[in-house]
Amino acid sequence: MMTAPYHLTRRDVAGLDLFRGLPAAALDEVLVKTQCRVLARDCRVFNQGDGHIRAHALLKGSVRISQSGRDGKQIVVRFIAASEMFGAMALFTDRRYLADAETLTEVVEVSWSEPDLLNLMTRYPQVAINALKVVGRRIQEAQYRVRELSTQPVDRRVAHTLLRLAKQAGRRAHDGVTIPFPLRRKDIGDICGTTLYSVSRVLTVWERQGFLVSQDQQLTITKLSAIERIADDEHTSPV
Amino acid sequence: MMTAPYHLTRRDVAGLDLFRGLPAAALDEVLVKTQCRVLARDCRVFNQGDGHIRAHALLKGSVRISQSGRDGKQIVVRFIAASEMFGAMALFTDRRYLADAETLTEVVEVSWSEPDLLNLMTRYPQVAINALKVVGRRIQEAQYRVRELSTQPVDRRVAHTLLRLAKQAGRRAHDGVTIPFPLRRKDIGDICGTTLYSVSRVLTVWERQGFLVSQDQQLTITKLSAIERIADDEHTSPV
DNA sequence: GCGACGATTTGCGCTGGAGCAAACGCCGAC
DNA sequence: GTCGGCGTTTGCTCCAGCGCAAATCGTCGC
Repeated sequence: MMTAPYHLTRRDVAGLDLFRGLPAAALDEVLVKTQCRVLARDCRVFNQGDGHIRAHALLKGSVRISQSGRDGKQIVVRFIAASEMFGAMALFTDRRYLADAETLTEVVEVSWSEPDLLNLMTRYPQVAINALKVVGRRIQEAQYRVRELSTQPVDRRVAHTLLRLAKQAGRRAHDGVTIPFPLRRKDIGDICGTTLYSVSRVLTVWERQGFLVSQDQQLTITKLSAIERIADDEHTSPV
Repeated sequence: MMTAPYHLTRRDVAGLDLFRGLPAAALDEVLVKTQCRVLARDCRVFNQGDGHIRAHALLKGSVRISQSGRDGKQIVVRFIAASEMFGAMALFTDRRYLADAETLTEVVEVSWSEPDLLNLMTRYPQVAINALKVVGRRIQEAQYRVRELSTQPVDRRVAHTLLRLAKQAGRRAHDGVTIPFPLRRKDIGDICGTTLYSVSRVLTVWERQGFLVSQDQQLTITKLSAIERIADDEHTSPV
């Protein structure tokens, strides 16, 4: 599970949204409080309900955040890419993780204890303000998802989901934009509130129309404009 | 629109989550920066997209926060009761209001400008940390709604919605818990992602069964346990 | 008192998409 | 090479609940 150690530098923490705009001295202080781990693929970073809460961020790799109810049904809350923070909301609510976090690739993960982070926020208010910015973006996104789920049909929701993932972490490839997470149909369904069957049907059609290619759980959007049209068109068919 | 002036005291701001735990001197400072308005029923506090952003809180009355897409479909993001803050996320995202806010009753509303609030947060980091707590609770709630919309049938969603409203602002009445917002069927539908028709059908059944009474847009839950059972039962019918 | 408007209820038909089951393709283990 | 497991595709059935229309009930303005 734990592999080679990773040598942490000031650059590493300086690149995180949470510590943007801090003076070098503060960054060094952050560095001291940072715990760093290297984790293999398919391994739990934390579990829903756990009480040993820390605030986390990724330096490398990707993580899936998912939430499940007692009925076994689960949703994917979000995918985390390098440089993003996660698991920090637990510190400000009921002091338990609200979701599961599982590595999708090998990752380098850093984290801070609750007292350390609160201490940093108190002495460098910019850290708290940065956190508010991150959380603000996420709440906006969550509300957007609520609206989607309430008002839009499955194909539009899938389209929005792909666009959001592409915007969050997409990489230009020779033939379009690649989404750098290993995505199963089930994951996509769990993000946008549908079943793996419906996702499969929708993607198959789009692939036939040349809007995207899907292989090995890697998805490349080759005709962004087409997907955007599907996502935004008030009525799916013009008529 | 603006009626009688309201005399603001230190107590008023001390009761807000945002300023919890501040020393008296700080509260006085907050007081100076506070703008206070009295608004009539059915009037806009701000509009989705507006750029003159401020952070708001209610001292009295209630407000409906709703969001609508170009297609006209709208959702209700939440209801705001006295002492709650709202509209503040705009300061930390794209500096436009993300939703509409409309008064449901006569209200007393206070607000702060962006520079004033950031200034306060910088000098009293506790304010930023308080804000994180509020936002954390809301993000948790938003994610919960996403999961509900993805996995649960209409009656369960309505039940959850009523319970959430009751928990947020419910008042003990002689015959149960009253939800103190003027609620139309459409509002309930817009909160939990269904139509006013479906809400009506569900509520009618529950009213016949004696779980609640509904009159004049006032809703009283008379049998909380029954509603909770509906909301939580893994399978709606026990078999 | 009367008409208009807003909220609610209820009947009914229709469909998006959930939820099986079955088949297929691919890869890694042995 | 063969087998088993995982992810995916696709056909088919079925129903929750959307959305329209129409009736009912207040309430407010005039």
